[in-house]
Amino acid sequence: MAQAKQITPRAKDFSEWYGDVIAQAQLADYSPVRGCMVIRPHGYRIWELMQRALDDMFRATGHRNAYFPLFIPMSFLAKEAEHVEGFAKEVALVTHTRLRATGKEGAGAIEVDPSSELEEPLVVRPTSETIIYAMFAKWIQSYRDLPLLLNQWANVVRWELRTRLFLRTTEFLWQEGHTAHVDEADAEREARTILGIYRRFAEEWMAMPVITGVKTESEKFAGALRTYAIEALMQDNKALQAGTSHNLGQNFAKAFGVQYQTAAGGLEYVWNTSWGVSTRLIGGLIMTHSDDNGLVAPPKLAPVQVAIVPIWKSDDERRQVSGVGDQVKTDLEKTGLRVELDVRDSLKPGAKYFEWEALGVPVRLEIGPRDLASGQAVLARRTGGKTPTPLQGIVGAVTAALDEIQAALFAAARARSEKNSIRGATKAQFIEFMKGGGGFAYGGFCGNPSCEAEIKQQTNATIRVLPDPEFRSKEAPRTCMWCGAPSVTEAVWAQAY
RNA sequence: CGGGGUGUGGCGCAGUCCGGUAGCGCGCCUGGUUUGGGACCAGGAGGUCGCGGGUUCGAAUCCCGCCGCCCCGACCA
Repeated sequence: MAQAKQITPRAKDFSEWYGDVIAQAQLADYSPVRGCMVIRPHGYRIWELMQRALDDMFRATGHRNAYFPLFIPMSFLAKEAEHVEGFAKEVALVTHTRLRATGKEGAGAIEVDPSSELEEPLVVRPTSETIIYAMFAKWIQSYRDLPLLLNQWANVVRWELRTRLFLRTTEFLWQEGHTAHVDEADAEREARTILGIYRRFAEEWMAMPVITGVKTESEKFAGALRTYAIEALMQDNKALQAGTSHNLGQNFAKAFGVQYQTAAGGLEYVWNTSWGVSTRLIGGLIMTHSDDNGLVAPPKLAPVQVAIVPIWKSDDERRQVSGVGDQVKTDLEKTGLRVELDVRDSLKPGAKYFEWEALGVPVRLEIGPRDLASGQAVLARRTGGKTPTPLQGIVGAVTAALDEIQAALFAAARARSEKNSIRGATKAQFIEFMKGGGGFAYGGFCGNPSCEAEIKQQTNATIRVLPDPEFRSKEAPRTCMWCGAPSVTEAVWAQAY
């Protein structure tokens, strides 16, 4: 009885568990390049499904896709003061364009050709505000050109010291939206619209509950007027910033001279927004739902939604169960479901169950001779439970099960998130809470950055957001949870990824 | 960038103290028997022991130097 590869239980070591789930589900692997990851087909499929859903939502709100270069002149980055400061420490630079042979053997066979040094180094984009607004300056002349609503799907590079698969890697994939508007109100509306899209995507597709709100000055995007974010609580009670939407004000417009002529003939700077979500979402998905048996994928984003495992002894039985399995697969696929039929002869059914479970498949259908005799299949849910299900109407039963699983995952995640949130705690309770595993702590905040810094220093907790009205406590806090001064706003603290 | 750990077939490890020319489990390949929750038997393939020096008749093992990776802390989607 050989025991297959194990997944470290969450309770033992969350971080190892996270890595094991990714390995077992074949989502990603470490690459030969430090800090970079290879996204494997099963993981990339999740990203593709995410892309499709988000892209549809962007399109439905009037955005169009474009593509801007990977390389940005170094001088561009310097044009917006806060922006440089934010990214200077983690940019990769291209300084040369040629290698040459040395005539030596092995690793020393080639070297940088010093004569190929660029006059101005190119930055590998850590984000694209600068190059995009440089182009906006060319394209925008009149108020009739506004709003300009663009999005791009791209890779970006940020030279991180410490990396974790999906959550923080040197190179990652994302979408970045960039828009230009006639006035602040329109830009604000846009930033808010996108935040709503991110929230809806997190909840309806990822089954991941989030709280929305605005970032404090110290946590906002480098160069933004305001940063909005969706924040989710992971199973280890650490918060994950899962998406951000920035009202950039006129900071970049002024830096890059993005001006337009008003109807009255005046000249004004545009108001910009930028917003993004990345492959980090996959990390969030993993840490929201998965268990000690591997990945749990919400049905809407599961690369494989249904795995059919036929069971047989004789060749005769094999033909029969495989035939029925194939028919069921075809029927399910007709409704647009993603289905795999597992007819491998080298594994016993039990081994296949474990494998599909590790891959996060929400529904498994087991079809054996005894099932066929009674005209049924066994429907097993990734979230637990097996139900004999008549083959007549199996498509309806499967779709219903998938819908239920999607809803149940969201409900369970929301319940967990709420259970690990506290409101109205005293300073002492807050410190205790953050020491003992943490979670979301709602409380009054005086607005003083030094108070914020002190809290971070002592508890490692940061203000994730100043929550939007619907997430705020029924009664507004009167005093700062930390210093006791009058509260100017409610805040949500957590230790964060 | 600081602290800790680790490098030996694809993966996980033993062997290192006490030098003698590499082994175990899983995985992989072939054949057979199996198949309702991780099958079994038999045969087989696969390793410059992280890299570079040195000591020695002989180095995975001892000495010197270097490198990679992972984990934990400050910055970040």
